[in-house]
Amino acid sequence: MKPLTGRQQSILDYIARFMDDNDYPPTIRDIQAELTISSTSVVDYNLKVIEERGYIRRNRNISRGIELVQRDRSRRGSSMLSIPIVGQIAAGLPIPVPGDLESMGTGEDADVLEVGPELIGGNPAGVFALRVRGHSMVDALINDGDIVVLRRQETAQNGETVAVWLREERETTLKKFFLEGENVRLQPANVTMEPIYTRADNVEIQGKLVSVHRSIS
Amino acid sequence: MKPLTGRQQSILDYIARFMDDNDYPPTIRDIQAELTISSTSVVDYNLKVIEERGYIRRNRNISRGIELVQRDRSRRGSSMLSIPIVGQIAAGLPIPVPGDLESMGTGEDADVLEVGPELIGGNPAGVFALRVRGHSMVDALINDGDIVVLRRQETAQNGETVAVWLREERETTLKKFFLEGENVRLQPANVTMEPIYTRADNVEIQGKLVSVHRSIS
DNA sequence: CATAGCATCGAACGGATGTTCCAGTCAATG
DNA sequence: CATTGACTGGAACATCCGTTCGATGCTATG
Repeated sequence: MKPLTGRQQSILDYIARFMDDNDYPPTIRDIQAELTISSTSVVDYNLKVIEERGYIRRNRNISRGIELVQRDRSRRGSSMLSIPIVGQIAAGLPIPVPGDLESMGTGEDADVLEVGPELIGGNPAGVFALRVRGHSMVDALINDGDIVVLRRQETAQNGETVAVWLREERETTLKKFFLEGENVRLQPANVTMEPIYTRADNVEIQGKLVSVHRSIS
Repeated sequence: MKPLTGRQQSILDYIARFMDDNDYPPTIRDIQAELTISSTSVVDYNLKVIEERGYIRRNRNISRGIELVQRDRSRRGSSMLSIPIVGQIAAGLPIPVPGDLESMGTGEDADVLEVGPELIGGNPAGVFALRVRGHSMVDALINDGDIVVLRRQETAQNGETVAVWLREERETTLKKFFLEGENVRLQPANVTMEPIYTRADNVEIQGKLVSVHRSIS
């Protein structure tokens, strides 16, 4: 993107400020008044330049027809993910099955975790969050009160960290998954701790761990 | 909030749809054309009603001067925080001092962590993020590659988790802080591990731990 | 100096847009 | 039936606002 002159940068800055305040773009005369430019044609001229440089998009013959292309990306919820916190995860409890994520996901009053997409990395579909109860997952460096984000899936590649339900033990755990013949090795994230070995048909994969979030009260 | 008639609800819906598509509000005549209403005065009349009901705000004599009050809350990046990742934190390294957070904070290319405000809880001023290097903080349930969010402060209340620089040992650590007379007890978050005791003038508080984020590759 | 390109300026034009006034329609009510 | 209130129509009016045009500097460039 080509650089802008000082005046053009001022105009662009003002447009951004104006839209933050007012929810709608400024008119050419708004810009003219703010920057004490003597003529609307000067503003129009510079807006054309800014548009050619790619910073804004203009809708001809439409009042306030200025859109910031820059902002569409970083701005707003468009790049913001609201992940529903559908329940709790604890050692002795099976992972709750989120009914239909779509309908409850963006509900106003529902408990949601808002994060940027860089922490999810990939398609946000099928992703949900659970609040951790108890200290049973400290071996995975996960504390009581943490929020874990999982992607629902029933199989796993070797090395992926997954939430599994152990049928015999009747408990949930969060470990790295390795299929070794008939058996499964479940390795804690904390390298100083020992893995669990069990039969493959004893583990029921609930989802893949996507991210962990801890807010200090 | 009082209910709306069908036509008024249609108008409100269309305004919301229009603003999603265009980044600016519709004109009265846009609404008129979309809903095939025969007169602009009908739209104006209904907009006045909708405004009285509290669903929108209108700016008189301003083109496209319609704002959705509903959206201001849940809307977009307004409630989204971009926290700059200003460096790394490791056992043997002092915490980098962020120069001026404001100027570099929202830079386009700067590495930023985007999270919702519920994970920060409080004023986002003076908050910055660091990427964790090494496994020296597993006792605080923090792994290599995690991102920690800190609020810059040089003092701490007992019980707060803080990032401290130990002058003698020349290393950084992240522990719960307890001032006990002349000495300081630094307690790991992991309850199974032993605390560190040291003189108060050996600890240099760098900031208070606000949150921890881990993204599984 | 002549020329060209860039940025600015002032003014006017014309379409876009909010506002207002008056006349209706329709259902509910007495 | 008359009245009232909520709502819709049609048209005109007054700005608001984007666009265009001619003119003026200003800075290279040759």
